[in-house]
Amino acid sequence: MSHPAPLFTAGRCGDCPIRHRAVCAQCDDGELAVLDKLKTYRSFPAGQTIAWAGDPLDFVASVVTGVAILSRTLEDGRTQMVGLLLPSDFLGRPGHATVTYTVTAVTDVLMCCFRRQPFEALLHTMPHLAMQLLEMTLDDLQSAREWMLLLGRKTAREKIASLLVSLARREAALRLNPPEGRVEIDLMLTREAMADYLGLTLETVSRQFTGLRQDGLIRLNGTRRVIVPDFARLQRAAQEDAAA
Amino acid sequence: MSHPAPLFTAGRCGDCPIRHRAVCAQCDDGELAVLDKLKTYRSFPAGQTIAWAGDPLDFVASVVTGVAILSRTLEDGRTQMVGLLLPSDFLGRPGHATVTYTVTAVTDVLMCCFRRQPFEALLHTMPHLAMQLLEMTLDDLQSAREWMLLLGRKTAREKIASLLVSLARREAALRLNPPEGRVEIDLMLTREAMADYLGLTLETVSRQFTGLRQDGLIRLNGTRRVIVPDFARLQRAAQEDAAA
DNA sequence: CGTGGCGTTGATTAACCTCAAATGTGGTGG
DNA sequence: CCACCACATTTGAGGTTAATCAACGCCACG
Repeated sequence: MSHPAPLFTAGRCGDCPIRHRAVCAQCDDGELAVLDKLKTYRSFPAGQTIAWAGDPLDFVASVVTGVAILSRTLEDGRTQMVGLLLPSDFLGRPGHATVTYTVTAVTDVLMCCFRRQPFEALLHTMPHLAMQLLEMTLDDLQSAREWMLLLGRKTAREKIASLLVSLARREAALRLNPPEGRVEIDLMLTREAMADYLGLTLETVSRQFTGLRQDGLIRLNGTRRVIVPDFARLQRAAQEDAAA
Repeated sequence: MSHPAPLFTAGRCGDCPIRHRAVCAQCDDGELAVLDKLKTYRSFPAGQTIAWAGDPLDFVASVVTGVAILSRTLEDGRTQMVGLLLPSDFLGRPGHATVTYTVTAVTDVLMCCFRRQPFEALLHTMPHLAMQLLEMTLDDLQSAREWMLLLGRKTAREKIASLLVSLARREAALRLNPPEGRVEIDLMLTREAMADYLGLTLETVSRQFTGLRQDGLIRLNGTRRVIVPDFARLQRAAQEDAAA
């Protein structure tokens, strides 16, 4: 794993790269000033486990930079990723002291943290905060349900195609241009991490990548950079609605 | 399907069977009076589709009695259930005019409905409403993530056992006694509905039921009533933590 | 120049799906 | 009451997909 230092270093909320997408997005200047005083930044190196399933987590946080994964594991080691934390995503459950999944930094991660108890109090006094968290949680729920369709009913090939489509969409969302035509995607995940996300084995993931490559749906630049010549064709391979 | 008339007929919020678990649970008497004036009851017969995926839904609602399912379908007909609505569960997404899944009544269903726009306004003026909805959505998200582990990583046998455990838990939760020892479970679902929930085919569901029966983990009374002689053993077959 | 992490590929197997047929089961109308 | 129908469920045979087990290549790094 590479270890570039986070580009954004602790600063004012006004300068924050996730200011308009994170849990604080709807807050006004006065509310932001309060948050500014309570926040602390924490960084985690790539590969580090931020919290174990079942363990207490005494803070809640927004991801400022980097990528982290949420996963659950059965006793015999089978693991399933249940969520992906990208910049602006929120970690932690107000009102609950423990997390039910393991949180792991995939890249170096910078988080904007609040101690749990004071944050819960703020939720009750700042309606903007609660409403934004509700909105974000509803988004997460919708994503989780789409993922259930993928896990339960899609073939290995469709799963891989869906993952690529979804990554392209999330990346494009930051730039406000929906993906079309030729698209490039940066995989921040290993084959094993993708397997855990998709409910497959890493061998199957690898085979499906070569399958998609042989069929001309993708080209590979190294192992982590994917070039999609025709995004619409990939969408069809993913069995996705053009919308969503 | 049987068509018993709903036992609860339109009445005051104070008499409502889901008063203390639904989205209105945290509301005080004054707030409840407001809701009381805006609410309307609607009932749906067993088997009826309440809303199609992608269609506009002009109301939000709480399930008062009955069971409904949320499902998504691929173009070729493969379908995956993505949620189960039991009494007190909430339907609809404030801020969004359409639903992304199909909603179908499994039994006769009675719903306590609010027109969407006025309800969204209430959300901003009644913090108790928003907080309860947030709490319920976080619960749904957690359930969805547990389901992702099941769909992605569990075997057919473990899936069936997990479903039975989960149904026993939800039933027991209403009576505040955690399931243990001998337990009986009423399946309100057909084999096909279970298959759609678990990401299996109905034949596999049927085979696993006979497998569990032959191994003495369950006994069947008719096709819809399951007797579990030893709940802890079923939990182990489901690869579940005793907790949760 | 080894070593360990990551990725690809091949051979085999096990789990689950598909297709097909038989067996209940409850409700309806004669 | 019984014949009949629609539908849910079970069971069987055979096929497919993806998992498992195993070997090997690549590359960064000490």
